[in-house]
Amino acid sequence: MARSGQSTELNGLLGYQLRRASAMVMADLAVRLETLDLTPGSASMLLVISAKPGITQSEIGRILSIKRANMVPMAANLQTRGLLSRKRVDGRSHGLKLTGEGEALVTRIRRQIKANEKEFASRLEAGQLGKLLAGLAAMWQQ
Amino acid sequence: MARSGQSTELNGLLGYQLRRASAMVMADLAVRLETLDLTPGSASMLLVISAKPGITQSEIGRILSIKRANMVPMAANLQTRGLLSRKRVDGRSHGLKLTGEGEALVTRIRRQIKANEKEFASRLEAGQLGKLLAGLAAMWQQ
DNA sequence: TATTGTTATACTCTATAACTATA
DNA sequence: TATAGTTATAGAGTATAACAATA
Repeated sequence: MARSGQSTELNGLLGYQLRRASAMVMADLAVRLETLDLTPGSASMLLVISAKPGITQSEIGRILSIKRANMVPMAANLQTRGLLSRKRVDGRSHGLKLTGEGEALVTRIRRQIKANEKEFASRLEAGQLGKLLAGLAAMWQQ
Repeated sequence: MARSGQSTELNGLLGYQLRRASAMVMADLAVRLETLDLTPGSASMLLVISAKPGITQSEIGRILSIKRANMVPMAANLQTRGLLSRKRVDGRSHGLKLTGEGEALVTRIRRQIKANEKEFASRLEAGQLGKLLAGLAAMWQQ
């Protein structure tokens, strides 16, 4: 088990703390999503389609910062499993929508994410989660 | 450039925010450390040896959560470059120390890390960095 | 000329299994 | 029996380059 690292200057560094916290939280989330045969990436893709039905895979890639070349096997996998459907919107792009099964899976995804949040938010003092989320958002957005 | 992602439930999620913020900060840090021919991993290794001279590579791996098999090429690379020296402490393990050149490089690493911190801490409201660091530490330690 | 989807490919990180030599 | 260092290897995730079809 990863010991706390005791005293090193690393513990005062933003990049180090971000990396360790992210790795820990994402590892827990990955285990939970594995039970649904999903990765954090494919789960986030389903959430985006659920919020924006008809979106193209290139657009999803731009939102999630996933290269469109890497969206291809992800989308193909989810479609093969009957979780999403494609409909041509013009000659080169498809609008993606969740199937009923896809929407049902999104419900289960949300449950796993909530369990993940509960696990780690409980390690913070009351009312600190919102401030943490705001700080993190400021860090990478704009 | 990664757009902010507008309105998706993702923006309210701890795991998502951690992942995006960590990726952004680490990408910037990686670019800065590239100028020193280092990765965030090898740079953190040098910082640990600087703080704990005589430490073994397995022990560094435990502190940083890097598998000892993956420490091997990293340590070999740094030694080849004359940044660290090994001294047998018993028949199976070596104590690692930085050379003069290694210590000099650590000074430059700290400068790059400070520039990285400045870049991203400036996006927070005054006095929020400490709270953010404390929250992140609570997230993965213990 | 730019964009979508696609293929192929490479590179980095990380993980596991196995071996040796020591303890 | 457990540990340090090592080798080899496999799997993610991510990156680039190129192409066809379409806008």
